Amino acid sequence: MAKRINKKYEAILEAAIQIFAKYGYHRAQVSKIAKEAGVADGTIYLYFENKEDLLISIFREKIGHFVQKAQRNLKSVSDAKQKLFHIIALHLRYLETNPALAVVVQMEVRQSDPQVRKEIGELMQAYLTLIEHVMEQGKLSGEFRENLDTRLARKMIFGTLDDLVTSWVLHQQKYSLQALSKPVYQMFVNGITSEKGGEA
Amino acid sequence: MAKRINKKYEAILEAAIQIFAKYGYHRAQVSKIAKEAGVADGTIYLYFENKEDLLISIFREKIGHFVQKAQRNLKSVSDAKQKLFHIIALHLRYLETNPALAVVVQMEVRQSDPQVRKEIGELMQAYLTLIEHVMEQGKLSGEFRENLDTRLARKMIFGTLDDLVTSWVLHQQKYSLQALSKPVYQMFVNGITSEKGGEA
DNA sequence: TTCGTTACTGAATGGTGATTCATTTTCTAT
DNA sequence: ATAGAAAATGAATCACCATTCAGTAACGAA
Repeated sequence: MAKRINKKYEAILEAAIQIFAKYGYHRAQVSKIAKEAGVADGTIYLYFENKEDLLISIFREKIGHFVQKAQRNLKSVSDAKQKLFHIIALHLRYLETNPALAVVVQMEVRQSDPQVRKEIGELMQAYLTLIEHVMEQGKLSGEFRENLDTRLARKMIFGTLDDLVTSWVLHQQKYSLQALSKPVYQMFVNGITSEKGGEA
Repeated sequence: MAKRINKKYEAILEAAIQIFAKYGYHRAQVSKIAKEAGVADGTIYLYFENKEDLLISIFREKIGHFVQKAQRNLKSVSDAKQKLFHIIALHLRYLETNPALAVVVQMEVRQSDPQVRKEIGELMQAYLTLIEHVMEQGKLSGEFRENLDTRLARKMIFGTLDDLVTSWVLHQQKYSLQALSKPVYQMFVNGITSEKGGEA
């Protein structure tokens, strides 16, 4: 219950990521997580309310960490296009570097029950807002179209990154994810058309 | 076991869609599905192997149906851009018209069990291929950039639609999904930039 | 009507695994 | 050292629910 931030807490959380990634949330027994973490089954309940709390905590810790990192990183960049490129690159790099986390994030969120999904959605919000802000900045600076629907653009960007990572996970991480940053960025910026004008 | 296509089979499948949508796969008891379908628990096992088979069957029947519909629809259109627009519109319309199916498709695809995932992935493949073919056609006809990575473009399109539908589902279907077809299409075609040139 | 076949029923079974808690170990302060 | 508190243990519990199957009903051919 008491969420003491200490070695054991960390160990259990890391073990949970590994085991959730390997077996999926529903097939991951708490006893397996305990074994992986090198603690007794009951110990987990000293640090987490229940199995669900374990999943939510992964998001709280890791997404929180990532968003902070991204915010810090973007401070050193001024124009919106560069910021967009950084977001794409960071997103892909972070998950490529943490494959087990990627599996959990991509695969396990959606099959949890509505309450858990809601909580995770709220944790995600900070990141989505970050992307939207960049879109807005780009509109104001004239880098992006002034009639751009920023929310739609954000969904497009997030949806694309999400699908890229899911594919990569399902293909057992056989290719470089980060390498896609540039082409993806270009596609957002320029669209798929050859010339200039796509009609309505 | 014997998959007789008849009234009861259909009733159980429809009930499963409703119950999976309402509770999520793991919280949906087989007995609830039976009740919703107006049959005894055991009857389900005369038509489906097990609970998993129920989920896979939903995909087999419904995705199969959708892809056929899309293929038929696209025959009447010649240029790639128009085809792309049709795919977007059909995708959004189909799921908006079948909200419970949308919930199941969006939320339960990423089943943790590898076997189920594999089977669903294969069923999805026909659709993904369809999108990629349109991209290729567009490249050949000169409508799309000749250096376009068609697989990447496909992932972008599918990822975006996927995220749009998921948002819509999580927001309890409060707004029109189909209405997004046009702006989404425009964004793919033209990108988000105001002018012409996004640099590298 | 009768008999055989096919379809259906739903209570009982059995495996599973999250969670609890009485007990033991480790830690801390005096 | 030692007592008392805090942390950790892990075997036992027990709720849960997919699946089975012995029994019943419906059907249809003769």
